[in-house]
Amino acid sequence: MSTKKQEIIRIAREVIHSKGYQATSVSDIMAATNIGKGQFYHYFQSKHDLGLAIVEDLVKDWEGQLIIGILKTSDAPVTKLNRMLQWAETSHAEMEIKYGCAMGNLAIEMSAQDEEFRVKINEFFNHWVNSVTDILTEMIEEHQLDESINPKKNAESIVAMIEGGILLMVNRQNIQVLQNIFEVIKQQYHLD
Amino acid sequence: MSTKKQEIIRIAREVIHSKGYQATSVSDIMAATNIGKGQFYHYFQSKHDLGLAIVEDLVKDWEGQLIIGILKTSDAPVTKLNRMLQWAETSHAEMEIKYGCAMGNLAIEMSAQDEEFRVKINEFFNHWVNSVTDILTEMIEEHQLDESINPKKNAESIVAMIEGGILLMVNRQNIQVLQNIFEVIKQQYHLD
DNA sequence: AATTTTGTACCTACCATTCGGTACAATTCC
DNA sequence: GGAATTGTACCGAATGGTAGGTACAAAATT
Repeated sequence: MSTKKQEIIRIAREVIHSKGYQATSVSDIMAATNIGKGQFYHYFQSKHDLGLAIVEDLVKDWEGQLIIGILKTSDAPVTKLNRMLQWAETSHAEMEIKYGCAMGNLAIEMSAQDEEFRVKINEFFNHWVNSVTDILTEMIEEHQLDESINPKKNAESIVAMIEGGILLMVNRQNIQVLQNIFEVIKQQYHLD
Repeated sequence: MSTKKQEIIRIAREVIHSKGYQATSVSDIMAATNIGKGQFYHYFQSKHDLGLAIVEDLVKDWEGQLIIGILKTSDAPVTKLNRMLQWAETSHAEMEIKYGCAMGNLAIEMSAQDEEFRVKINEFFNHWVNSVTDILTEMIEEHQLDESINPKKNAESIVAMIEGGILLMVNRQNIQVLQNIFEVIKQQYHLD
């Protein structure tokens, strides 16, 4: 993939993160990337095509950073969950407080509108939930968590708390809520 | 407020719930309500004006149904929380599985784009969190919950779990995730 | 008759996309 | 080696359609 195409994807990703996919026009992207229409349609068949490329780019990034880089390492389970929360809180801080979770926003905006978007985003969330499930299972086996908890259902709950927390944070335009929620997660799963 | 205006708001609410505010055109609303431009702009100054009216309508409804009708009653705290989950799961079931939480969607789509939307939606979420906080406080006083838990932070977590759970549900197009998460809430706060 | 309500025609701006064409480096042919 | 050809990257004007919004006359209501 050409450098230019990657550059367009990267910049368009930010524009769409802040405005939403449907509300972002091809002209917005042209302005942000300083390219003309010709160049845009040289690299992408359509706005939809760019949208899917952005989701793929986002998924690839996050799979690397979160799934591979944090959750699948050989660190202690408690360490991995703590690093996950740390990542969620700080990795995209400024943008995230203002505009929320790039993945979650697209999930809400596009899941019911476009099956291709939905499936790609869903793949990421499944990997996330499964990775956390493995960690919780490990913790139960090591008697760090009560065996009465269901790893899968609790993994889903943790991911939901993070995404829901970001939603509340965006609506309040204040990071405090998210920090409060992370504190509760740490208490519930004995992470300190 | 005229019957017709209320009818337009009610129908437009559904259209916007399913398509999103920005992606819904005034023409979409005219088609759904079977009115002309003249009538639309007679009742509303602008699309923005309608949007705010819809949020107000939504907030009023939910304040009545959830805050007043469930959380502020004299029922036992455990009963109230259970009824809240029941309400979240079934009250708008069909629409919600497909399109998610009308309030949460608007929170994500509009909080960073329009301060008036943000403030109105934020008011509702604050009332929700505060009501749940009161219930948790009550439960702690009645020794149904450990006093080490912080009522406010846990109330925020519960609301986040519900909203995040709905996000996952929409992205998966399957209600099972949400039910799993509600099961975890019930276990964590001893609701059965 | 006066006022409120409503449909239709219309305005301008912007939308995603297409198209004709240019610049220029790489490749092919003589 | 030099000329002709091809392919890639790119531009900006034009296209057909839709956006939100306005003007205003017809119709309904009071």
